Amino acid sequence: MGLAKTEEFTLEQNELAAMAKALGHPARIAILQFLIRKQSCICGDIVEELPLSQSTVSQHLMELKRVGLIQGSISGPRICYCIDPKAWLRLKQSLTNLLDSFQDPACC
Amino acid sequence: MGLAKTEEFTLEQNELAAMAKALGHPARIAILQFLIRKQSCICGDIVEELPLSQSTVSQHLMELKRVGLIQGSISGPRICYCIDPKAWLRLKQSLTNLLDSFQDPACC
DNA sequence: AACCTTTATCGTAATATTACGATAAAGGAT
DNA sequence: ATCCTTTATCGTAATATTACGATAAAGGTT
Repeated sequence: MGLAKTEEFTLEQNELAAMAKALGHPARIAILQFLIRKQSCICGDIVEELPLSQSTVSQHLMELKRVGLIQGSISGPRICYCIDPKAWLRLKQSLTNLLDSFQDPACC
Repeated sequence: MGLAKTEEFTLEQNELAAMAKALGHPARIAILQFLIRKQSCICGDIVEELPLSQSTVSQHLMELKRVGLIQGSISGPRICYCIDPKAWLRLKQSLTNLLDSFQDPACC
């Protein structure tokens, strides 16, 4: 098979997993960190910053955009990317919710 | 190609990405939530809980173990799994570090 | 219109992930 | 010793991801 059985899990589990999956590549972590540092920037700036080709960076950007973590606005021939504040907050909340629900008990 | 260029990124970026990737599947989110709820439990309990075959659950457990998020201890013929508190804390810190570094500025 | 810049998309190849059944391995129980 | 239970691993098939170069598309500039 190879197709994740998403329909068997809750919406929350799927959403969190999708976001986490989007964070699951060092290039995308680097892109997000760069966007945070720069507030917003042109796609080309990211391509310059990363050790990857333009097409690969574009794919990573699409991946981040697909789950809603970033948004791009057209500005002439270039596209300005930035983090979507609402999606970022939602990610933060559901991650915090998961991470804080574990309270360091003795292990088995 | 198809092989992630991990060597081009920092250790921190790679570590966080690896952890996030491990969270990037609803079944693994469900496993972690179950482990948190139960504190610790037998592999078989997880298999019962999830809508996946025993072998698939075992693979997901191996994935979580590979990045260190959970640990298993042998107890007779069964294996008791639980969350690794230290790894959990590290994950929490590096995620919080990333998530908190973004301060809702105006987008482009 | 012809050109340049910028970014997305296509095509392709390599690798990784996901899932399952079947089998092996490890350890108790009879 | 022979079983039964429990979990890992193997084998396999389908799908997804990653990366790149090449090309297309979109929008300025001359």
